[in-house]
Amino acid sequence: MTADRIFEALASQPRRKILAYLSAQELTAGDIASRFEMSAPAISRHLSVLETAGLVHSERRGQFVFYRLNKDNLVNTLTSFTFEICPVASALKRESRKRASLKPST
Amino acid sequence: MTADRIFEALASQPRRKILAYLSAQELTAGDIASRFEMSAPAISRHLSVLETAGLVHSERRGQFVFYRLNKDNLVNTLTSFTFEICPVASALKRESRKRASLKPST
DNA sequence: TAAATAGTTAACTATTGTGTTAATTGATTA
DNA sequence: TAATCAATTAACACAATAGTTAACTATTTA
Repeated sequence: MTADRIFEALASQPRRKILAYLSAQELTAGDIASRFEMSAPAISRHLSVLETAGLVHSERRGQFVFYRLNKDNLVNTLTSFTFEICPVASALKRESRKRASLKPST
Repeated sequence: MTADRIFEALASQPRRKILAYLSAQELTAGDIASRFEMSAPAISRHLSVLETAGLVHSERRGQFVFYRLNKDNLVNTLTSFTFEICPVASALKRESRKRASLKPST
């Protein structure tokens, strides 16, 4: 199950902070590392945890490796978990779907 | 920071499963333990992690301890994190607020 | 091609998390 | 009040995290 890896990835403050940084713009591994007290290798491993979880994507451009956020994966996992846990929200969602099917694009 | 404890609590499959069980109804510690392969003490500790994070509430009634979900805390944390990470959603939220202030109850 | 820069991987250490069984606390009942 | 049932706490073992420094790979540039 991939939700497993995602929640695991989110269980670390530095990793959540990395995601927040990446929410604004793509950044190189070095850019990210410079925002923390930690060593570069430590950041590199955090990035690899995030990438394995499918939360970020990396791309090498010349000397640099750019990281960017994979919003869909994160948002989907968190909202679907929220709905699973919170039947009220789930009921609202069903209600919303029903309305949509009765009266398209409103 | 309490989001810390919440994400930490969510980083465990058994604990997420417990939350899912509790989303349907309140349960005693024993009810919950019986749904897992694990020993009762192990479940008891998972429950205490969830309670410390503010995700569940426990109440002793006679011989039993009943657990129930604290939905607000969970939903608030997850959605606010989602908005933090996903500026698009955040922009939508702002937009939505603006509309609401211009044209109440629509 | 040698040196420098960016980043990751390797090897290691310390700490934390998660499970076990045994002992303990609290409440009920024979 | 002794026995039983529900649940937690204690003590321990083992695996996994998360950090460190050192070594390595890839790319650029003098």
